[in-house]
Amino acid sequence: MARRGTSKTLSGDVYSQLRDAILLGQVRPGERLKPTALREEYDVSISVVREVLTRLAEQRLVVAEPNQGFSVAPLTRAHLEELVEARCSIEGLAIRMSVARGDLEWESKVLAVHHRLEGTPIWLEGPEKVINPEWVSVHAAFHATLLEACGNSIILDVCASLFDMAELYRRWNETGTSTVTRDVAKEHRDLAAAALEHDAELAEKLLVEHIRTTRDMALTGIPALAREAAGEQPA
Amino acid sequence: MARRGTSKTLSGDVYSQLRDAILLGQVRPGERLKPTALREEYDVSISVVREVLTRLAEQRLVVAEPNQGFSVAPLTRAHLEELVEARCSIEGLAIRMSVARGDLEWESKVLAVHHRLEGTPIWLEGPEKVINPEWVSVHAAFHATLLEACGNSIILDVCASLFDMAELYRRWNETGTSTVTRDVAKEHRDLAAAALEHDAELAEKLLVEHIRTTRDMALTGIPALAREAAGEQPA
DNA sequence: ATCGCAATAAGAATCGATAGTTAGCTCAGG
DNA sequence: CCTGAGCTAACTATCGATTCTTATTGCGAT
Repeated sequence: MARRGTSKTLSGDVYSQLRDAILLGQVRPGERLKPTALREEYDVSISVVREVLTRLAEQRLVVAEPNQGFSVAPLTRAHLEELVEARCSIEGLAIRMSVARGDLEWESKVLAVHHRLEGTPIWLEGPEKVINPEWVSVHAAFHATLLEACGNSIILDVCASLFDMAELYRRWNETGTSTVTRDVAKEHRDLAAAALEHDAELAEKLLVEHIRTTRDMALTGIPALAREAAGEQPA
Repeated sequence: MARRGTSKTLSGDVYSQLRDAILLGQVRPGERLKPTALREEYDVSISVVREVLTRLAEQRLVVAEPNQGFSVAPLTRAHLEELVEARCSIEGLAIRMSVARGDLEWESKVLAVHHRLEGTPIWLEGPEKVINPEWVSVHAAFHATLLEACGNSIILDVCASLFDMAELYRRWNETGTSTVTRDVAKEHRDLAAAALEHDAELAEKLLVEHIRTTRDMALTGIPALAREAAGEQPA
């Protein structure tokens, strides 16, 4: 039997592992997630795998078709557009509240996590451009921290969930394919600065732009979406 | 074995049944949901029960404590406050979009579902004041329809989920205990009217007031919350 | 009497086996 | 050559048994 990790339950461990695998792009959007295969990979029983898949399906990271099993959520143009609109509205709301209410402790935290982000390379060493899992995690923490002082854990939950869904689109962006150029580090720097100066309006504006730029990258940088935009079949 | 209902899978059926049972207040907030008992009640195996509980936990209608099983989400003052704030912000956003964008078809639907709501009695016949499940469902449909034209299914999902969480607070309100008085039918009527006239600002204002009034009712009308407010232990 | 430990019982998590479903293939009939 | 009923293989959903965890109770030591 598989030994327990950091979580209290076996399924909790497998849950975080599979979730990370999906968010890190180790399995393709739309690809089927066969319980039997996962059972072997994680060395747990089928029931545990099903529980994990069920949880991920409830969060829409995975889709469940009755009697046809589970697959990683597919990437589509329409979904991306809705997701971006939702994030702009809701995360926009949250950052305004957060920047307005944030106290000294929050400021310190923003500063700290932004510094950490600046010091973490996006790509792993080596010839292949493979994303640094550490960067993914710090990047998520940076965005979460910006919103954190909004003081409403329900809103924060919603934002975290939307951010996760968007992670898939960030991940499957092929570098070099997109015609859009950007300076992500600068966007983050400006965002942090606006937050620290408690300029809620500016912070919201920068966050919205940041999210929209990511969308524009994805629309041209993800082959399936670029094709879809050109009127062809999605992959 | 339990026979299949409307859903494609057995667990899908049990899911809706248990969910309804919780939303209709057939099991008390905080009460434990023992797999063995539910297994017998629904005549399905323990695995199906666990899958259902896992899904409900993911939506926060149920809480899962590792190695201590599941229970219906408890009602607390702090949670209610956050929920109300979140609903005002997010549903407010959605209704503004919806009212601005709604077309003729949407108007007709609002009119129809509001008429249906007016014609459905809140309480079932009889001496006991027991809520009419039909009203609960039409009421949910009315609120969903108001937001529907916002055109963003992700935002609608979030709103539906928040509305469900709030259902618990509506349900456990004991009539007569609250000092707050209201005319719910009028609130709904005004809301529908503002929507039909495409007055987005007014519709948002009315919706926010509607949600806040519900909160005020709950704070005095739910014994556990009233006690909590008075500085005592929550039930 | 109170504390701490061990035994126990109740219940939760995990397992592998069985039943049920769907998609794909084969082959007879048109 | 096409169609579709029936078969088959692959996979999904459901089941009940087993293993593991936690809370409780009883008992002896302080």
